[in-house]
This record gives sequence, C-alpha cells and structure tokens, in this order.
Amino acid sequence: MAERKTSDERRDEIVRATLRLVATKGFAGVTLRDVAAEVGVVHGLIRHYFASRDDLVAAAFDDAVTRELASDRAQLEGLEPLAALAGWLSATPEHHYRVWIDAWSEAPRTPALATALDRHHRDCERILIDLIERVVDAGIATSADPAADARMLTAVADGVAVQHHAMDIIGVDEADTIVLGAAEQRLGLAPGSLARAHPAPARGHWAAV
Amino acid sequence: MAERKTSDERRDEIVRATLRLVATKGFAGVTLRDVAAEVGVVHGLIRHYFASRDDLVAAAFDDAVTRELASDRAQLEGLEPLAALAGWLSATPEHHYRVWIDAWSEAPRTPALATALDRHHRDCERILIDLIERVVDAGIATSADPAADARMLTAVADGVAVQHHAMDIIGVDEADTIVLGAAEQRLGLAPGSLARAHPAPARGHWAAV
DNA sequence: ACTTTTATTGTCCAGTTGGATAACAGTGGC
DNA sequence: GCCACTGTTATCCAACTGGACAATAAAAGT
Repeated sequence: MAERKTSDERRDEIVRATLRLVATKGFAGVTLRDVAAEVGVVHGLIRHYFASRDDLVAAAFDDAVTRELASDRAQLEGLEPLAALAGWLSATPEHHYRVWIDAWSEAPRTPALATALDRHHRDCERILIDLIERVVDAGIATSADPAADARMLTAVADGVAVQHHAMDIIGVDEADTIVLGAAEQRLGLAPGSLARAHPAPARGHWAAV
Repeated sequence: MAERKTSDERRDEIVRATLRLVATKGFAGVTLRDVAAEVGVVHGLIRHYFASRDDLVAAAFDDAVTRELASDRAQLEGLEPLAALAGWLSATPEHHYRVWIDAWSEAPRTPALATALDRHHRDCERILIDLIERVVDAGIATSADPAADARMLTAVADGVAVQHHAMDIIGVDEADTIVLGAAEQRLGLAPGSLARAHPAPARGHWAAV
C-alpha cells in the first residue's frame, strides 16, 4: 500500500525537513515528532535513520552546508575575480544565516555540531582566501596576508549578518555597503569598486533546500 | 523557620541564577526547575516572580546587560581615550558572549528578547560612537562618520567573538589583534597604537554575576 | 493583638519529549 | 516461490515540561 522510498531518498528528505525546521525553530526547538510530521511519517522512523536527535541535527547542518558550499564554489568560478569576491561577501538569505547563528549558539553543547561547524567555517575561510588570491593575482588588489584578511572579513560578514538577520537593525543594502566597504579598504581596492562589481542578486544559496 | 528574603533580593537572585544557566545551557535549554534548583527553592516560586518562562529569560537578559553596560561605562570613563577604546573593543569573557550569541539565535522567536536585544545593541553602538568621538576630539584619530565606523567595528568584534568563543578557532590574543587592527586601520591610527594602549586585562565584565 | 499581605511550599496536572520495541509490509536475492 | 532484509508503522514508556492551585508561615500594617 504505502509507497516505499529508498534509504538514500528518505534520509535526504529527513535531512532537508530538519533543516527547514531548524531555520525557524532553532536547533534546540526541533523535535523528532516535528521532523516526522514535516516529512509525513511516524516519529519512530527518524530513529531508524539517525541514532539520536543530536545526530540528526548535526547531520542536517553538515549535509546542508556541504551542499551549499559546493554549489557556491561552482557558481563563483564562473565569475570575474572582483565579481566573485563581491558575490561571496554580500548578504545571504535569512534562513541561511539563521541556521548558522543557531549553530554558533548550540555548538558548545553539541560536540557533533561543533565538529561540523569548525570544518565548514574553515571551508568558508578557505574559499575567501582563494577569492582574495585571485584578485591579488589579477593585480587589482593587494594583500600582505590573505589568510588574516579572510579571517577579518569573515568576521565582518558574520557580525553584519547578525545585525541584519538576527536583530534587523540594518537592511540588506547597508549590510552590503559595510562588508564590501571593509573589503575594499582592507584589500586596497578603490572605494565602490566592489559594490559596482557586485553581480545581480545571485540569491542562489540554498536554493536546493 | 525559613529565612524569608525581600521581594527585590529574591528576584535578583533568580535573575542571576537564570543568567548563569543560560550561559551554559542556552535560553531554550533553561527550565523553571533548573532555575529553582540553582536558587534552592521550589519551582513554583519562580512563577510568583515571573509570569512565564519567556518573561523570566527576557528579564534576565535585560537586567544583566543593563547592569553590565552601566559598569562598563563607569570603568571606561576613567581611562585615556585610546585606552578606553582598546578596552571596549578587546575580547570579553566567555559567559558574556555565550549569552549574547544565544540571544541572537533566540530573538527572532521571543519578542521580549528581541526588544531587549535591539535596545542593548544600540546602547553598545552608542558607547563605541562616544569612544570614537573622544579619540577624534583628542586629535589622535580621524572619522568621517563615527556612527558608520562604530557599526562596522561592532560587527568585527561580534564576528571575532563568534570565532573565538563559539568555535574556538582563534585565541584571545588573535581576537584582540584582529579587532584592534581593524579599528586602527578604520580610524587612521598608527598600527599597533591601540594594542599598546590596551589596558591591563580589565576583565571586569559581569563580575557581579 | 489582630488582621492583611505576600513570600514560600508542596502537590497536582495535562501535554510533550526522546527513545525502545514488536509487529507489519514492500523489495530484492536466490 | 521462498526467504532474508529493511523500510515503516503503531504503541508503549519513563522522564520532564510549564503552569495552576490551595495551604502555610513570616512579615507588615494597624
């Protein structure tokens, strides 16, 4: 009677449903029954795929970020160095950052989440380092220490995202202005050059969620 | 038989206990029974002071930040402009930022928390603006738009705090290096001047908790 | 001394939680 | 066609939750 899905399909379905719920209710607020209801199955089934609730949320975060970073990387490679840098630094959709902010808050209490978070943060730094090096190699910008610059600019982007998404103190335009302005100053770019290179609202992030 | 405390004393006790627990278990993870146990009373008593759990955590956050900002303001006034700026921007203790990061993640779901968070974030910006203006008035630094500079530097400090406290990717020294370095560049200060002006580890924040 | 107030307790409740477990039902190997 | 496998369901459970409530005892007012 019941349509039966393959293991991989179902697992993927559960992970995506979990992530959708985490974005609105937070890691701590998502229950197995929530996820089961979102998928349309019995809550016991979740346990068939994930050993514990902590495993589930950590896997959901891990899968989602892995997928997103791969998609972002591919998207950025097709752009000019300056446009790619601007695209990476500009504001990302709300549900994206809501999950990251929740992860920051939960990581100290959930080792599996902490591991995933640490790895993906370093991935993000790596991507930014590469972008900076591309701009420097193109002779447009200067950077004595791309790793240090990436670390600082990642901090700016995260802090601005908090002001924008968590507190709604600034809008998306001001968020971009601050982050891109900081990058221009830090990398010796002409003021406004990054803002102008900013590609069309490539809000492709997490489109697959 | 039982020693009976005044309303204000008890309320304060509850608020501080709540905050201590929030720092380790997060806003969503603190239960009325946890708080009651920490204070050493029955959980019903908490309800006598706070109408609901949400009221409790919002009041705890609000009270704590109000107290801390007042203490910080007093402490900063006694310092030279440069030292005050460095002191404000340098890393703050873990339990302090753990609460803020949790507040960022919970605010979108808890209106009372969102209100308190919004107000206190603006307070923090205001403090930094004043500090910047003091340094500018002293002829040490330049700032075309203190408000914009404060907003950007607050973002850096928050983002660095995440990397330091939530992810443990950087240590306290590197955290200070990044934030103070960013401020030096932004405000046209000589490189290293803020780091040198950095007062002795004035880790007085939240000492009263 | 008495009454009023209120800080504090102990207990109850209905709802929700994560997890365990046994039965059931498609699916693929042989 | 049979069987092992595993995706799936339906319950059960002990623990915990926020909140409600009446009873108690200490303080304050008079």
